[in-house]
Formats: sequence, C-alpha cells, structure tokens
Amino acid sequence: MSQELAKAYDPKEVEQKWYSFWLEKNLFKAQDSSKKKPYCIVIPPPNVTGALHMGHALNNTLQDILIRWRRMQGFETLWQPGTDHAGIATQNVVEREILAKEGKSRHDVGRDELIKKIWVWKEQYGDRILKQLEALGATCDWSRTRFTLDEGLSDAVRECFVQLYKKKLIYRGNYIVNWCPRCRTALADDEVEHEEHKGHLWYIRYPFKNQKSKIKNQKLGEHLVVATTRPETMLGDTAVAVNPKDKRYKDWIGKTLILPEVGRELSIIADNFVDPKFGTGCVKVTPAHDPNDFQMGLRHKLPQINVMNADATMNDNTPQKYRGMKREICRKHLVENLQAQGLIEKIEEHTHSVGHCYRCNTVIEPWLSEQWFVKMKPLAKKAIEATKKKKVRFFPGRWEKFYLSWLNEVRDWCISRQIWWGHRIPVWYCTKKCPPIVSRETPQRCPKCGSTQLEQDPDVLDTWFSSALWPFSTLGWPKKTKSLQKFYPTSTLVTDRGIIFFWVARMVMMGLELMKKEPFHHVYIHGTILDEFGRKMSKSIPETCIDPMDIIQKYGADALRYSLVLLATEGQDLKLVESKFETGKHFCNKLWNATRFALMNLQNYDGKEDSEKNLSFADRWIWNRLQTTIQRINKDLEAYHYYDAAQTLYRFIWNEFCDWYLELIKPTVTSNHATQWNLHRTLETVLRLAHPFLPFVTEELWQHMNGLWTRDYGLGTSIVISEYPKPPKKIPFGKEAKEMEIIQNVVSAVRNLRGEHHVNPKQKIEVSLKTKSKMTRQVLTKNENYLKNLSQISQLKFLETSQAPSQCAVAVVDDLEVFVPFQQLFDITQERARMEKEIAKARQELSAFEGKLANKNFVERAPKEVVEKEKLRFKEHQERLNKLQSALEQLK
RNA sequence: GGGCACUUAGCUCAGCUGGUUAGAGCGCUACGUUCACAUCGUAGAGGUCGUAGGUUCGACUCCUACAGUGCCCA
Repeated sequence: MSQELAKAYDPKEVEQKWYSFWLEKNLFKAQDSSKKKPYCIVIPPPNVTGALHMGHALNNTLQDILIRWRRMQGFETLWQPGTDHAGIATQNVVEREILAKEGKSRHDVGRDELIKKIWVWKEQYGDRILKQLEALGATCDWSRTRFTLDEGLSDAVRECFVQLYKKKLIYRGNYIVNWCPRCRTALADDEVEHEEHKGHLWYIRYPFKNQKSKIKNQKLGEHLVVATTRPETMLGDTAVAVNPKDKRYKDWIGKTLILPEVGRELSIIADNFVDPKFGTGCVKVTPAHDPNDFQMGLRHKLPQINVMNADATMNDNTPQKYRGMKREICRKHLVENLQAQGLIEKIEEHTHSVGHCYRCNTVIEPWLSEQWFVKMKPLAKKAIEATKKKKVRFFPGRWEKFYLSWLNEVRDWCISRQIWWGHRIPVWYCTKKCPPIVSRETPQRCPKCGSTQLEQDPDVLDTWFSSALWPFSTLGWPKKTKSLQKFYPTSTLVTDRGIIFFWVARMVMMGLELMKKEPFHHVYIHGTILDEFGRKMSKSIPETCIDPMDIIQKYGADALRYSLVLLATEGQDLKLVESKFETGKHFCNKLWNATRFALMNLQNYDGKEDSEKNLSFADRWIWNRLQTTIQRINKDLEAYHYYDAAQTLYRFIWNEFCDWYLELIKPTVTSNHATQWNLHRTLETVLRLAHPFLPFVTEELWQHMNGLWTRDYGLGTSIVISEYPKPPKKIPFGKEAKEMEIIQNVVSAVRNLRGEHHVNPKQKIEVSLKTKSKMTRQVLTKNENYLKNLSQISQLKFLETSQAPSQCAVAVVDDLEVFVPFQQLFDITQERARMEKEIAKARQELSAFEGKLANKNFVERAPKEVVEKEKLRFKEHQERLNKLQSALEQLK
C-alpha cells in the first residue's frame, strides 16, 4: 500500500474496493453481547419498490456520520436497516404494471394471485435501494436487514393489534372516512393532502312540503335556499339545518322541505354548528358524505344515506337516472336538471380546499363505511408527557412544538385499508354471528359455537401501523431478545419533517404503550431537498430530480456526502444544483494531494516517534490548530451541527494544514525527524477526524500511510474501527498559535503589496520590518526563515524605531510596519493611489470609534471593559493612520 | 383563517444568548504552471443585513407592524 499516489483522486475503484473490504471484515456487525455502551439508529425504512433519491442520500449520510463517529468513539453501534412494504404505493406500482402488460385489473387477477405477483416484484427489486445505500457508504448491519412483512415483524403486528384490542384501544365502527375511489380504500386523516381549488358555491332552492304555487317566481316562505360546494351529495340529504340563534330562520325550525329530484321529506333542524355567515346560513345535511354532517346526524338521529359506490359512481340510493354515473358527471346533470326547474338561485365562484389521496392524487370522498380505528387520545397523552419530560427531544427544538400540536388535536386513526398488500387484520368472523375473534394465532374454530366456518377480515392494516413498531419489531419484539435488551431504546432517529406525524409520533406512542419506554431519545429533523428553483424534488416532475447514483458515478460518494453536509445547515431546506457537488470532489482531491505530498516527504522517515521537545514552531502551531479542530468537531456533532463540523474540517485541512503548515515545513521536512513524525501523526489524525464524512478516501489514504512501514502501529485493520480523535483536556501550544498570527499577518501584508503591484510571485524582494514591540520583533526574528520562504523575500531587515525609510511601499499591521523598497519593482504613482485609498478607509474606521467615544451616554453607560476596549482600538487605529500618513509623505 | 420558518455579496448559505473592520464557498477581476494539488496558488473587487417603527449608550442580532417566499394544519 505504499506505492506512490496518482496525481488526482479517482473514487471509482477505491469505493468499491473498500466497501467490499469492510463487509469482508464484518465491521458493521453489532454484537448483542458486547459490554460497550450501545448506540443505535433505526433506518427510516425506504419503500421496498423505491429507488434512492436525494432525500435518502442526505438522510442516510447524516445517519452514517453519526454511526461511524460513535463506532470510532467506542460505542457498540447498530444501524438497523430494512425496508417497508408500503401497502398502497407498492400495490399501485404492480397493479399498473399488470394493467399495462396484461390489460387486467386487480379484480380480474384476484387477491392471492396479485399478492404472489407483488412478492415476485419484491424479490426482484426489493434490495435495489439497499444496494444503493452501500454505494453511498452506509454502514448498516446488513445481517439484520428486516422487511415489514417478515414473519417476525408480522408477529409484532398481530401482537400489537391484540394487545390494543384487549385494552379497548382498537375498535371497529361505522364512520365517515377519507375514501380514495381510485385506490378503493380508506385513508387516515394525515394521508389526505389538501389543495386550494377554484370551485363554485351552488345556491339551491328546497321547496316546502305542501307547496301549492308554481315553483318559478317563488317568494320567501315557499322555499329555503341552501348553499353547497358538492351538489351531487344532496341526493343523500336527510335534513336541512340552521343556527338556532339565526333570526331569519327561527320560524321555520321543525317545518318540512322536499328534497328536489328525490322527493324525500327533510325536516329543518337547529344546530349550533351551522355558521350563519356561510352561504345563506341554511345548510343541507348529508350524514353519509360529510364528517360534520355525520356528527350532526348523530346528534339529531338522522338517517344516513350513502349515495355512492366504492368507485365514486352513484348507487341505487339515487334516482334511476343518476345511477352508475361518476360523481362529476352526476353533478353536471343534476345541476342542469335543477336549473331547468328553476331551483338554482345562483352560482358563485368559490375557492375551497379539497382533499386528495397522497398516493394517487384522486379527490377524496368522505364516505360512510365500517372500519377499524385506534383510539388515539390515551396514546397521545403518554407521548406528550414523554416529550415534556425530555425523554424524547427534537433537534432543532422547534419541531417539538410542531409534534405536540399534532398530538394535542389528534383524532382516532383509521387503520383498515381495503387493499391486499399488507398485514391482514387478525380478526375472524364466525358465519353464525358470534362475536369477532381477535387472535395472535389463526383460529381453527369459533370459541363460542365451535364452528369451523370462519372468515378473516378482508382488510389489511395501514402500513404505518407496522412502521410504528419498527424500533422494536426489528430488534425481535414480541420475543424478549438480547438485541432488544442491548439496543432499546435506540439513541437517535434521523428523518424529514414530512413524516413526523405519520411515523415519529406513532413510534413514540406505540413504544410507550407496548415497550413502556420511548423508542429513541433524540429526533434529528433535517431539511428537505429542493431543486434550484426551490421546488421539492419529486418523481412526478423529473426535471426537478438529481439522481444520487449519477452523482456518485460522476463525483464519488464522498463528494456527494460532503457536499450535502455542507449545505445542511440546522435543518434548513437545501437548494441543489449539480455544480454543488464539485465542492466535495475538490475537497477530496485536496486531501488526496496533501497526503500525496506527505508520503513523498516521508519516504526516508523511519516511523519512530520523536519528542515534543524537538518539534519546530510550525509543528507546534499545527498541533494546536488540530486539537482545537478536534474539540470543535466533536462538540458540533454532539449538537447535530453537521454543517459546522464539516466547515471546521474544511477550514482546517484547506486553510491551515495545506495553505500554511505544508508550506512552512517544505524546506525542512525531509531532514527533520521530529517534523516528519509530526506530519505523520497530524495527517493520520486528520484522516480519522474526517472519516465519518469522507469514508472512502480517508480509508484509502489511511491504508497508504500505515503501509509506509512494516511495523504495525496497533491502529487496527481499518480506519472504520480506529479511534476517533478525542479533544485533549488542555489544548497545547497556545503561545505558538498567537505568534503564528503575527507571522501570517506579515506574510499576508507582503503578498498584498506584491499582488497590488502585480509583481510576479516568483520575483524575490527585499523587505524591512519595524516595530516597537519587543515580543513581535523576537517572534519575527526567530521565524525569519518562514517569512522568507512564504513571501519570497530575498533579504529581511529589522529597522530601529527611529529609522524612516524612503522610497518604500508600506503596509501597517497592528504594531508593525512592513516596508518594501520600490527599487526595480513598484510604480510610485500607483502606490500613492493605493495609499490614499488605504488612508481613506482607515479614516473612516477611525471616525466610527471616535463617534462612539465622543458619545457621553456610551462612555457612562456601557460596561467598563467595552469602553476600555473601544479606547484601545481607537488608539490602535489612530497609530495606524499616522503611520500610513507619514508613509504617504515619504512618497511625495 | 391558525401555526412555523425564511428574506445578509451576482448565486447558495453561515453569523449561538445584542459591542465583529458583517464571513465562507461558487462566480467575477489581475498575476502565476518543473518543484503535493489548475479538481491549484496569491491577491483583489463586491453588502445602506426585506421595509417602517420601537427598546437600548449601542441592533444583522431583541420587540411590533408591514411586504414577499416556502411549509404545515384547518
């Protein structure tokens, strides 16, 4: 592994090679029997039919960083992988395929056959996304991969159902649910997406019973006018309601109307729910097609008349002429018919929010049907308490409020779905009308009457029902496994805000109910990936999508990861353009080349440790910077400040290690053993520090470094299981850090003069320095060689404070003046202009301090330290200005 | 209608509990390629911190209102 590195980093082979190596060495495997402290993350299980998108890439990069970091810190880490059967989504995919290939609907194919076909599909594509996670570098314990329809997880689902049923937390009932007529299933409230639609408000006349006069030209008293956004549902009306306080309608309460087109008698009822300001203040009541009307219907014991079939065509409860029509067609015909009879008073434009299926975007029909529900209030109460007691904490903290507000107003959860792919509800019905049998095991006979004629409930459970159990079902529950003992509760959950309700809240509820403990302590909510215009990346708009697999191909997995992390600031959404990935790629290459340089200069290094006493100034300085960096990165990761950690790493590697340290040691490294040792230990530490962010390139380089000498440094077989750099109790070499700032300032000042005068960087120049400060002078004298090398100085002179050189360009930094004689190089006119600009700037700055200090209020009221600080700065700036001015004088 | 976030350099974003000369990356300009890296180096230009008020000795930072953008809930 010690052969010379290529000139540029090429991730392709490297990534494949090391991932296989890690798998071979079993480095991701979590041991239940380990004595180490556990650290566990359960992956948000991707849909089994899914393919990796940028959201996954970000989500899993962040998890992998935590897992790798904790593993290196010595935790027994488990990153639990797996996939979700994603009921509706997966069934839709396969149904669509069958329709395209065979022209058959799922009903043509039949239940058993469809399920078989979906399993075939799953076997074929189910691990695609997991393989893609490998390409990303994810260190999941693949030996523990789970699927929500696995036997064990299915047992967990049944166990949960039975337990909750026995506690009366699961019940069955006839209620209005959100019905998707395309998927032909009920949905939970949060599976409905609301969109603003421009629609109409139809004002319809309902005549009074025994109304003799002709309908046209009616006056008030002959009919009431109701306003509705969905006229077709009127066919299911069973009352008309007004607000009891509404004086306009007071006298009509209790009277009877006739429902047009149907002829049904409707009584006029009074209910506080009616908003007198909406429409005419008089509303139709359709208990089978509107959740509010449903409640009203219960209050007033109204009949519930369902007027639609499961596919949203009109059913036999509607007049003959409408039967079989789709709801939209029916609406059109109905309105026309009413218009013809003069029953439409007016039609207004009206914008209102319409529910859509989150899977297929079909308009939801509120539909009366028999479904299974989870009673949420008692579960939510425990979840709320756990958060208030800080057992479950959110990062960033604002998501806690978001989560609590949902829990506070949560309604019962409809868990039955009228689809076929999923966990079948563990309830059997005896044909002899015995009570339903709710059981973990499939019953052979009815416990009441002994009949073997049992039929299982045809419905399956909401996918989120099984996902809610994920943190413990994957660890073996309901069995009492060692894995559960070791890793539950898990440590951190990393996810997107989009599924806080669907998933996070429900996991907390189920964990507390079934395990008596919260499923995780921390929830980190990262931002959502947007395209360059700020649109959500979505499969349905392909041009918004950047495929992470393409990016890995073109830039490398490390580049993908690092670039994403650099954009992931404190849970803010991230706008992506492909060019962003260049940052990561360039950074990998920088690290690669720094190591390349080091290896070239360590060829004659014997690999032996040296003493800190022998370290050069530069060595001490970089060691100080490294320790500071280590401290910051560990702290940032503790706080889930990924961006800051990545940024700190970048600044250290690029702006300190490469820009300064490597340049400082260039002339001496091959002949200085202590420097070689320091270069080696610094770089080796940096690689470990960077490893969670850049797993592949760091492994490759680390292996090269350790292969330099035959001796085993006891660092282990892979950087994956090496030790993460720990911050020292006290950061060493603080003195050198301060002194280095002086040197950097001088070098920058000389370079600036050079740059401003367009001097060829290779042209050596003479420089004189002048300072009153003994300390500064001492530092500069001591490090003369560094100054000369870094700013191409041929000769460096120190002037006495009384000396005033002429014909020089001057820079003033702090208590120091830097003189560069013009001689052959500088243009005096240009220099004058430059100085004048500099002076103007200095004056402006000075006047700011002047103003502050002239302000009585400031001097009297601001804290003493602040005033002192400002005074000092005023003085410094004044001196600087003076020096600049006298330098300008010299040019005249 | 309610809630949450965002608005800082041409672009993408940092800037924590009020005192900084307001920062970074990309882009731009100038100079530079045997000597780790042009996937590079050095230097430079570029900002009345959304608007209007207020609190304060002092506001990018705190408060209020307004405008614009996005997300969530109803």
